[in-house]
Order: sequence, then structure tokens, then C-alpha cells
Amino acid sequence: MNIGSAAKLSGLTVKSVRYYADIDLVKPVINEKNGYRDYNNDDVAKLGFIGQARKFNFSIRECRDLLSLYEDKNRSNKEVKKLTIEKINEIDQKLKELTLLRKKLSHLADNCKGNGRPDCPILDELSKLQKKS
Amino acid sequence: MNIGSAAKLSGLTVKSVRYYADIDLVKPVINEKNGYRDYNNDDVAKLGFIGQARKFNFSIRECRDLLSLYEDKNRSNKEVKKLTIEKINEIDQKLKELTLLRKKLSHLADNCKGNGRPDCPILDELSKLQKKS
DNA sequence: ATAATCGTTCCTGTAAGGGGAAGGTAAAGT
DNA sequence: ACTTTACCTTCCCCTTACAGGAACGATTAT
Repeated sequence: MNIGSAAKLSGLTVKSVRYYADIDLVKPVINEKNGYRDYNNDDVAKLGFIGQARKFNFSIRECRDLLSLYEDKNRSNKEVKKLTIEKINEIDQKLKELTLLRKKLSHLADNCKGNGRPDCPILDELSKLQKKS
Repeated sequence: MNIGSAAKLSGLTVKSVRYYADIDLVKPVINEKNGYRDYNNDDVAKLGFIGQARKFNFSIRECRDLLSLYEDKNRSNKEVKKLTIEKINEIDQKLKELTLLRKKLSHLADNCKGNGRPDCPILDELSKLQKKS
């Protein structure tokens, strides 16, 4: 099938599918007659798989790893679980950072009356050169 | 002072300081003799201000806004507070997304034994084409 | 035959700089 | 005075994961 159908079936954009072909992630056969990319059902499954993994925040590099595990029928579920746990840890780290950031920002906001006067504790705070992070 | 000193005093990298000059965020005087950028204390204060705002996750575009408020002695603290609240809301949104993502991922991980066998519920799940997000 | 839709490649842009090359300038050591 | 070292400059490529669009060819529908 052509790229449009493959994109629709896998739930991706044509741009993404073409990009994945460019970076050798999912390489279709090339139709010699017209130069069109020709995708089969297996390719569509891989594309869908990647789409899901991307939704789970896996990078393209990680998708590549997952895909090779996905294609290897003798792979160990240990590696897959390891990748997943690492991703969870990453997310936890990000959550921690964002939570701290939110705390600091709301502290700033709480101290500012927002009453239209020129004095602003937020700007005052931002203008302090801080030596320690 | 030269760019190196300005960078050190403001806690930024030389690359960043030069970049901020390139995008007209903090424009130093140019020394006609040697073409060097010449920063004064006021510039350093602005650079430090930007560095702080960046740490608080404000984008360059937002830093530009904050900076013009910072420089305007008659500004209203209302606008500054508004920007801050918006940033907090953004962070809340991101926190929500990440939390959901974490839940989904740990659900995946929980269902996988990771015992070295080839069957992997994680890959099985990722290979499902999902119609609804 | 013609128009609409689909496909192709190629170029540009995104955010916010990092890395490094090539070359000029200034300060410090000998 | 001379050399080494340190610092400055511009310029270009690299990063992520595509999106947007131009220019042009192929296929399909009217």
C-alpha cells in the first residue's frame, strides 16, 4: 500500500512515516515504476508500535531498541522491562523537578499582590544573583 | 567588561551571553578598537535576571517580556503575576500528563515478569493499534 | 482532457544554545 | 622584545522529531 494508507492505518502522519523511512526505522520497499514507498501489513504494525511507544514518551532511539526487541521472537522480557523501568525513573525525576519548580513559582506568586502597583516581589526575586542553585 | 567576565558574574556561559546579544535580548556596546562586546553592570544584572527566569522555566520569549517589565519602573505587578500564574498552570498541565504517563507505564511494567522469558506483555500492549488515545 | 488528489525530493524552521574551526587581540611570562 | 597562553571574534554544523511548503511527477476521478 502507499504511504497515505500506511499512515492512516497506523495512526501517524505521512510526514512521520516518511521520516521514519529516512532514518531507517521502518523501511518500505520502493516501487520501481513510480518511486512510491510500498508498505505491507508488517510495516504498518511496526509503525503503529512506534506510534504507541512515542505516546509513552519513548524517544526515537528507544523506539529503535524496542522495535528490535519486538522483532526478535527470542528476546527476553527482562530487557524490555528494564527499558520501561528506566523510562519511569526518568519521569519520576522530571516530576520531582517540576514539583520543586512549581513550589518556587507559587511562592513567588503568593508574595505578589498583583494589585497594579509598581512594586513586584517576583521581579525583585528574579533580579537577585543567586550563588547557589 | 568583556564577555567572559560578564558571563562569570551573571552565572551564564559565554555561549549563552553571546546568543542573547545575537537575538537582541541583552545588547552590549561594541568596542570599536577590537570589536569586543563591552558589558556594564546593568547588562550583567539583566543577564543574571534572565538566568534566574530561565531556571524558572520561562522561555526566551517570556524572558523578553519579563525583562521589559523589569526595566519599566512604572510597570504593574499585575502583569508579572499573570505571567507567573500562567507558567504555574503550564507546569500543572505537564505534571498531569506525566503522572498519567507514569501510571500507564508502571501498569505495563507491573504486568511483565521480567524473568528472561520471551513473552512480554509490554511489547504486546505497545503492538496494539489503539483507536482512542 | 482536465482537475483533484496523491506521491516524490528538497529546503527551511523550530528552542536554546553546544562544539569546534579559523583567525585576530590582549595579557602575562621569560 | 618575543613567545606562549588566554580570550575574543565570526561562521558553520549539530541536536529532537518532525511540520510547512515549494516544485514537480504520478494516479485517479470527472
